[in-house]
Amino acid sequence: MPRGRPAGIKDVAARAGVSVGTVSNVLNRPDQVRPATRALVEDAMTALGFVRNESARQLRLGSSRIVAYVFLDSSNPFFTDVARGADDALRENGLALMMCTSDGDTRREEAYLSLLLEQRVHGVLLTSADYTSSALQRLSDHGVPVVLVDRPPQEAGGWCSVGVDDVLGGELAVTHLLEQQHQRVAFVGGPMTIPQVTDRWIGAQQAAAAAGAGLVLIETEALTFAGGREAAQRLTGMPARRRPTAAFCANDLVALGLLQQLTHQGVDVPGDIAIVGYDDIDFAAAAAVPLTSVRQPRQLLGRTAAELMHREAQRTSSGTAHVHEQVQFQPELVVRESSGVSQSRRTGSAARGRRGRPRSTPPGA
Amino acid sequence: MPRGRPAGIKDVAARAGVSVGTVSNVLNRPDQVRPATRALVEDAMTALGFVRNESARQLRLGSSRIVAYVFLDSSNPFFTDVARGADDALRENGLALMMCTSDGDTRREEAYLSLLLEQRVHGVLLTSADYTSSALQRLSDHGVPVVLVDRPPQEAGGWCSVGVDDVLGGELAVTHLLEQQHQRVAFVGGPMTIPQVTDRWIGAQQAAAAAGAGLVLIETEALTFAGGREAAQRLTGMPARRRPTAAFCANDLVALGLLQQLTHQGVDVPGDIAIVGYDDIDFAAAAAVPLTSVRQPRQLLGRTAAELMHREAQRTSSGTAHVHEQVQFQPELVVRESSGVSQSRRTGSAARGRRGRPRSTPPGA
DNA sequence: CCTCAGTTCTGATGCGTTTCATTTTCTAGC
DNA sequence: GCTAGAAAATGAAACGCATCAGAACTGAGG
Repeated sequence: MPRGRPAGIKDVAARAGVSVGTVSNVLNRPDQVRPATRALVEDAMTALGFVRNESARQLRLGSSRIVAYVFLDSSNPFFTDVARGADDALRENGLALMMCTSDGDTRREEAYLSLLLEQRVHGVLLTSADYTSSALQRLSDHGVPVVLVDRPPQEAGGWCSVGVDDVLGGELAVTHLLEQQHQRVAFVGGPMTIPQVTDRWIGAQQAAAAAGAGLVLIETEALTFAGGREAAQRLTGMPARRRPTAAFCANDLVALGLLQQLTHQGVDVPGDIAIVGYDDIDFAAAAAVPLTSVRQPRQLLGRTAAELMHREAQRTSSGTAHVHEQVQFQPELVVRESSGVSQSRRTGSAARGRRGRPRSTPPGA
Repeated sequence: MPRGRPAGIKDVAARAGVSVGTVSNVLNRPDQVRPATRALVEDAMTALGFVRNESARQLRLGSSRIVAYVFLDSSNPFFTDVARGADDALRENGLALMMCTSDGDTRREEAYLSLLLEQRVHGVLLTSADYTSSALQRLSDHGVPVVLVDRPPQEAGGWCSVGVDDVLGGELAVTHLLEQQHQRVAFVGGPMTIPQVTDRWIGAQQAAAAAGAGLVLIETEALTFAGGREAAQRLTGMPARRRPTAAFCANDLVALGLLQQLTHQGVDVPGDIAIVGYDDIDFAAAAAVPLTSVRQPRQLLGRTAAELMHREAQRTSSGTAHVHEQVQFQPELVVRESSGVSQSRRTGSAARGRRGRPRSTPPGA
């Protein structure tokens, strides 16, 4: 139990009868100090309840051992799954992950990024709605490695990124619905300022165009439960003969909200309206009607992001030039009841797209 | 764009032609510096791309502006809701929240607590499975304010805590089921080492005993989806006449898993088995069969925890003795279809328990 | 007993900031 | 123009640690 002022390295040194340098060595290079001395120092440390002061260490070293994952929505399990993957990978490198949620609020996100910069964080993983933020640019300028998560490569200008081919994901979903003989399909999601949403929308359009089918856009205010519920109101409000018989949702949360509200209003899923979601979060399989969904390799996404970040950090510290890397994974369609496939419970993977097969695209290639 | 070594306060001072003290004042007490000078300094700061170094600041000041919330399971929306409440409250006090997930792994949790101590974090909010950890004790010893979240007061020895009366919650749930004429009720949850689980179990037992009804314990390995599914297997494996007709789950995640698997096996909910969950997470209302659940004031829990922490931090820094405070909220039963109440969709609150009504219990009272 | 090549320790220096007792500058009243 | 008093600016001293050139040991070979 420490008395008075918390014990520092100096106090430990005094008590163990060695110099501060030796104590520091015990802490950071234990093999370079004679076992007897080491024991002495360690005894002193426990006796004094010594705890290394990271602020001081960081000040001296210039950077911390903390990596932050800043993401959009803490109520979406997708992100927490990504975080878990990242955490596992970071742990292997002696780093720790802290999660920061902007909850869709751009100002909150900027505040976090500024804070993290002031903290001289080891690196930042970021899923944002707005990648043009000045705070983001400042991070890079100050040499903090940033990896964009769940970002399509084309727009990931000066950063490393990991992502999933969302255009393909959109195609898979809508193609699947069209194969079930649906003529009028709705795309439910928004706001369109979110790049993921637009990509999925583009994919959906491509699939619809290829089949000469109609595609209606039902834009939601956010990729949430509430957004899905509200979309349901609009769907059921449409005249019966123009009403879509299938909906592809930009997100499982939206899909679940939609599903709930439709069911609540007596609309049968998949009988009256078929639904496909996106992300394949755990809740998707457990929904009222198990949800067909486009699966992303969530944990792998996080793990890969962490690895890219780590690599960049090492390059930076060793002075070697760093070439930003973009990794893209392929999505996979998981078919369940909500899309109305008649043959009993079939869970198949899509024709295209192989799970976990990264396609690395160095810039300029 | 900063050149060479990142600019420090000293560089800014030089460029603005003032002393470092003045720059520091611009940063921390802008009103004490003449507007003209301030502008000069601010121009220099932007020109140099100056970013305050928090490590140095912390070193000098002794503590950071970051509060950590360490919790058990990032896939459980309950915790992220608590986090949001805490975040809101902290933001009002100029503090920032970082989330750390132990994912049920005690060693991971200890690692986080140690890290946070080394970081000299401003405070820690903690939901753990094991409050006897030495790392936890060390935090207190070093004067880091700790608030136990979702902890019943009786066991919260030397710490502030916020919690919900889980015994009452258990009673509410089982009483409700017994009122629906169920004779054999199962309690599904575990492991029993988690205090929340045991409390809910105790409440369930009390309610059952009072009504002279039977109560079966079906212990799960974790409070997860998977745990619930596995419990379903065991339930359906029981001989029909001994099989419970109702299940009270320690957790909505377990309840949803149970519900999914039962439905999957053709067991009707609530017809064959009625279900009540705990937490009332958003997904509960959206389940296949909307879930009756015991609601906790999630965000309020987080907000209150943050406030207790903040109060303790202020006491500590002003040297005033701090009296640990325990706040307990009352749970509320939200009735939906899964518990088989016949009269159409009724969402009522329990007879006992008032939402958001804290009962403060100073120690020794 | 001496040398030489390890091996182990030492301790002064600086990281970027805040603080605060002083010094300098400004303001107002005469 | 002078002065007292207030306001603004100064700069040296910590904060606790890692570093690293070199001092002090160690032991083997002579």
